[in-house]
Amino acid sequence: MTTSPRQSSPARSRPSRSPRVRISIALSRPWAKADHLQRKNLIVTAALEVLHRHGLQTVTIRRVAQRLGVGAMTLYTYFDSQNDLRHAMIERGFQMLYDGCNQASTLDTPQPWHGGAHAYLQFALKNPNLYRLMFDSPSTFSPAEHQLFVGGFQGLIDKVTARLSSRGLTGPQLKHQAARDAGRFWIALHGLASLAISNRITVLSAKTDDLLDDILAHVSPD
Amino acid sequence: MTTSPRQSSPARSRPSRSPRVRISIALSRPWAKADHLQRKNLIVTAALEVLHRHGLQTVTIRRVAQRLGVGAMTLYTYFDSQNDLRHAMIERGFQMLYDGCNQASTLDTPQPWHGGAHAYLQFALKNPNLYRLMFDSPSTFSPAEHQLFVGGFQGLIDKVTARLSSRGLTGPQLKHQAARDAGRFWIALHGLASLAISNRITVLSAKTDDLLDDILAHVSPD
DNA sequence: CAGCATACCGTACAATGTACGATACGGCAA
DNA sequence: TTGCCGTATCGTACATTGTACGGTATGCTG
Repeated sequence: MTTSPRQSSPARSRPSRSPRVRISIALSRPWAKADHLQRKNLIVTAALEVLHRHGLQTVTIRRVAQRLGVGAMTLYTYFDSQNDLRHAMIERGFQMLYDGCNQASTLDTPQPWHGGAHAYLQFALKNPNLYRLMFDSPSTFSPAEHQLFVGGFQGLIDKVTARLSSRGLTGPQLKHQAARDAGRFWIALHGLASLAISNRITVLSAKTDDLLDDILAHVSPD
Repeated sequence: MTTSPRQSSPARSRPSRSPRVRISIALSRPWAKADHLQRKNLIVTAALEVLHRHGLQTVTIRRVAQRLGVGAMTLYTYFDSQNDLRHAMIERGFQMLYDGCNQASTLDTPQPWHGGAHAYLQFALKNPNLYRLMFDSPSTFSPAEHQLFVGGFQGLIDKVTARLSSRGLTGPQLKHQAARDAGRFWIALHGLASLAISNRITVLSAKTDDLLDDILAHVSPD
């Protein structure tokens, strides 16, 4: 498994390739030491860096490969297509989003939704290209993405359920209202994040933070 | 020079004109009878058809031109670039969206926001690719788009203002609350539309219509 | 008729995704 | 050892894209 990048001569008749060291930004890269799965992750990381810095349309196979110091076709050893790589990027994005939200919403404060909502919005604002890729992609979910999405939403539902349960609701009514409250909350958060990313908020002559407070006041499950 | 065996001369005298009748979908050819502005609109219409039927990445210069029965480079007589054409498509989209909403929002019902909200959602659901192009484009607004966006939102603010005014609010407080209520309403509608388009709603184990009712109950400016 | 503006578009080029197949190497069977 | 196979790498080639360049056609104005 663990092999160093090979030297291969061109298919036709070129005798050899000159340099051992490839010209790339990846100077001290762990590529050579990584196994198959780790290399997949390295590719995703490199792709996310390009996405973050230069936008989706610049995330090309050749560019990501160059960043890793490998040939373009090497990526096809790990992903079937560019679309496959994009799905992997989306999965990573959901993991990042949920990690941030869960980490921020562990507290029992008088306003328990503030932390998670703030973390959600911050993720979107700090990773606008990734957030767009995650939520505005016309392609359907892969099974893994579906699992991640449902799982993350279920976490929110559980929190809402616990909250409503402590207020006396039980049975199917509890379940129904928890799902609805959680859905409405997420929808509003996503709407705010989506518009904020695309700079549509300033058009509304309002500040994003004020709107978040407003949403929390009107839409949060409490 | 005229008959160089090399194939590399970029500019060469052209032998003849292509046949008069072009093979295209444009049979009744409104193109020939149109003036400059009308042709611009024909191009936008053709591009929107391709967008609607086959998605954004298939809206290529060559494809739109073929649909119109003209050469690819002809489009550059009317638009500076593909991006320029996209902006024109976005402008048309906003006009369509606002037309639909204004037409549907007859104000004097017990629930005055239902009509407009429903029309908004229907536009997004019926034109998902266009809606995505309008709201998820990473590019900044052109002045014309900005004008359209602000104008449409101002219409909503005016309606909310009238409503709040009839309840006794006045002065800067009225202005402030109207803007905030309208902003929150739009954000929630956009969040619902955006998630519904990308099929994320079924994941929430809820129906889009139910969620719209829920949003109207919690977020509408009333 | 000459000159110019406008419209049309064939050709070429650089960048893209990716199919194909050559090259290299590690491990296993004989 | 020798031979073979599976995995990894990647050079090449091709179709498709946006669009720059510059040519041709047509109408208007003098």
